[in-house]
Amino acid sequence: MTDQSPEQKTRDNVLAFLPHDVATPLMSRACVRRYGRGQTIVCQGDESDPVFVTMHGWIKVTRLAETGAEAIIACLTTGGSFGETSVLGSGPLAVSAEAVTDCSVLAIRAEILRELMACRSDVMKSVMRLVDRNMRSMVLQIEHLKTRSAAQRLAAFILGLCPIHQGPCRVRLPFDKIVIAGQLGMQPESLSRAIAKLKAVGVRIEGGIATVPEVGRLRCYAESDRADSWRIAV
Amino acid sequence: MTDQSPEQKTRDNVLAFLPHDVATPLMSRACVRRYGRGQTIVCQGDESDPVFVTMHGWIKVTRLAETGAEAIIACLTTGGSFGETSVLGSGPLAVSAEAVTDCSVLAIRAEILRELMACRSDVMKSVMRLVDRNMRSMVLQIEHLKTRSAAQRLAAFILGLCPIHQGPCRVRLPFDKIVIAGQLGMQPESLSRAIAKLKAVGVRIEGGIATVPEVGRLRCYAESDRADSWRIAV
DNA sequence: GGGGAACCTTAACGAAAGTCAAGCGGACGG
DNA sequence: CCGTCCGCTTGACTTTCGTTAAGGTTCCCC
Repeated sequence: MTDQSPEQKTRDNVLAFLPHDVATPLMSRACVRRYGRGQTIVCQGDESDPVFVTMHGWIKVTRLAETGAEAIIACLTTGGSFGETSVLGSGPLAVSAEAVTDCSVLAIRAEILRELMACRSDVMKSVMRLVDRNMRSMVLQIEHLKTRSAAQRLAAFILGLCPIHQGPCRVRLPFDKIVIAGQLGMQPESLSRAIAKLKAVGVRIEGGIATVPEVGRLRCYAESDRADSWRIAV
Repeated sequence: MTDQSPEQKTRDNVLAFLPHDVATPLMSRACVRRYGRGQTIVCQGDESDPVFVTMHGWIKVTRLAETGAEAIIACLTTGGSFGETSVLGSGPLAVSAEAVTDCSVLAIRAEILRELMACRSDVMKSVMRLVDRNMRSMVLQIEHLKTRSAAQRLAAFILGLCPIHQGPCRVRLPFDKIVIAGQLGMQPESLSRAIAKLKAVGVRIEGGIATVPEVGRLRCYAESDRADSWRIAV
């Protein structure tokens, strides 16, 4: 075990989804890219090739609708991947990606992964697990958009940030509220109102920090029947 | 070329995503299952294994929320696939699937696909294309839910049924309006209202048949800014 | 033919969410 | 330091949507 720089460690960490004997040599073939907040990483419609894995910071994956509106598809942080499309199929990217905080990503050329996947079924499995994770999170998101109110979606978002399942908790909101609103499928004004509603279950949000007196109670609110949620709020 | 039963033809068709020399032997190893309307095909939480490809009829892929509500994730017909999760990753199914019309599906055991994928990179690609298609359609759905009104989503749904890009068109709605409402993320009552709104662009829906006098006009409505859409409706 | 059971629509009401406008405060650059 | 931009909140207003209830149609089964 030699000494490792923090970045090296992150890189190891981020490649943990791969078999170890593959991850190590791959590190030297993948390149780290850094982006400042607001910078575009890839652009919808491009014929971009690499698969990206987030090392640190936050990235929003968005889609520009024909209407001109921007829909946030996902927000990713350490370990989150995007651009798997280039390994999966072909054709232009369906989404854009932009840094919402300063961040660094690992870019792995699709060709490299494809080669590895072709001869090593365990690598194939590793990549597929990434894809599977993204699919499941999209399924969950569709479920939320279709069955939960704005305040309930916000509650679920905060729950996702809490490391614990019961008791009190304070978490830092990882990025701007405008981005949170987009991720949750509402306008910033509606997010403000949703925050106000969560006061009824004791949640306070100030200075980018959410204070949850009882995570279980918040979960109960998030999972209650949409029509009944006002009952809990009393 | 020997004579083929209609079902044999469908099976060939449905397996067209695979390299031909693989599809032919695979046919004998995959099994056709038939379901009547309303029957459950797989159930969320099960450790189901096969990958399914729809042969004919329509299937809804749903997710049961903790709230008890059912969210429709996708509606599939000929060529549509689900259950790829079992090849991708592991763990219980994230969704259920149910026949919304009488239908038949091809069930391919995951193990068979995994074996083929491990030794043939072109098969791997074929399966991934299926996955890619499903991911893209989910991205599109999230975009629609986040940026379009209910009536605009209905317009997009009808457009998806139209085989042409301009001119007049009549299409049959493939399943019940309750299911359409679920797929579009609204209540049946809201769907009725959305249908009423589309009368402004000339669309009539009667007896399960949608009549579109001008597809271009409908597309224009679907893609207009959300706040402006009433303008078109006048 | 006579229930029922779905499916669908309409209406009325209220709650939720988008829109528009105003205003506050902090960050940033001059 | 000042002005400006941006992020965020609030309020008023409008529209959309969910909810509830009622009624109508079709279809199936008894």
